[in-house]
Amino acid sequence: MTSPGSLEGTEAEVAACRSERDPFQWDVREDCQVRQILDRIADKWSLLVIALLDEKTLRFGELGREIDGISKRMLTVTLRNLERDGLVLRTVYPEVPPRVEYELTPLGRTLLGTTQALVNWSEEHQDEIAEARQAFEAR
Amino acid sequence: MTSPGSLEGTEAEVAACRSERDPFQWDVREDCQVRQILDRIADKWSLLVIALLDEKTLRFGELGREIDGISKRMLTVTLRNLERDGLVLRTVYPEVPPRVEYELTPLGRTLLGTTQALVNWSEEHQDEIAEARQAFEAR
DNA sequence: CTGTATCCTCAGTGATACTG
DNA sequence: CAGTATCACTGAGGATACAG
Repeated sequence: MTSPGSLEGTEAEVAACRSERDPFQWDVREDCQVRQILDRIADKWSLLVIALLDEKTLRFGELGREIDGISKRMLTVTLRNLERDGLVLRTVYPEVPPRVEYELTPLGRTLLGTTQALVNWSEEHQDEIAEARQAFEAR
Repeated sequence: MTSPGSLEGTEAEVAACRSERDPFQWDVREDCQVRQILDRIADKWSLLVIALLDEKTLRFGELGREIDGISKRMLTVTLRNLERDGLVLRTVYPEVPPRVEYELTPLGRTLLGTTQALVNWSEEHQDEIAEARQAFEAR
């Protein structure tokens, strides 16, 4: 049985991600590793956490306060997933009261450019999207 | 009342996305337009549809067959959302049997570079992530 | 402060049947 | 073929209380 949150996949499955019919075309298979990684990164909170961890190391509570609407539970879950995937480093300082800091790993930092591009795109095109929506509703 | 799937927001809310304390820093507010756009794009199916619509116009059934695991219902919902946001163009040919083709709009095409970057990142780093996971489990 | 443990809700999703 | 309409379900996520 597959453990929860697993990213496993056989080599055959991974190889199936690039179509055999056309190596430049993309096969969107459910068991594809890329699909699974995408699903994890593109969830409700991960992108936001990664964006906030740009440059600045942040504590658990700081992240919670910066991300409007996230619960402690989901912050913990999200951070654990990112840590598990090697994107975020968690450092516990044995003090009292406890202090835990989160920062991007080198691997996590390679993702940063892409995520920021997504955020920037959203910012740049939000007006166009708002207009498209209005036009669609007025149909 | 806000219509379902709305992307509305007051100007004050939109302006709140960039922090006033530090214009280069990012305020992650729940009512922020960028958050809402991100939520929509980063759902389970949208990225896959956009990636498949790169270059090639596709019919409803073709999309359904290419995307492993998607139901007709979710394909419809996803395509309608993308159409509503002006990212995808839907063309109905008055034939029998009916033919409906989907393609990216110019706006949708501006998003393509970013989404492909995400997919490429996933492909490039899937081995590192797999290793990180193993290390984490072995803890 | 930084979580963990429980319980519970509901939105997203799938399955199925039906329609133009 | 390309949907729409219903219904049912699951699991992501929130609330709360508790713990180290």
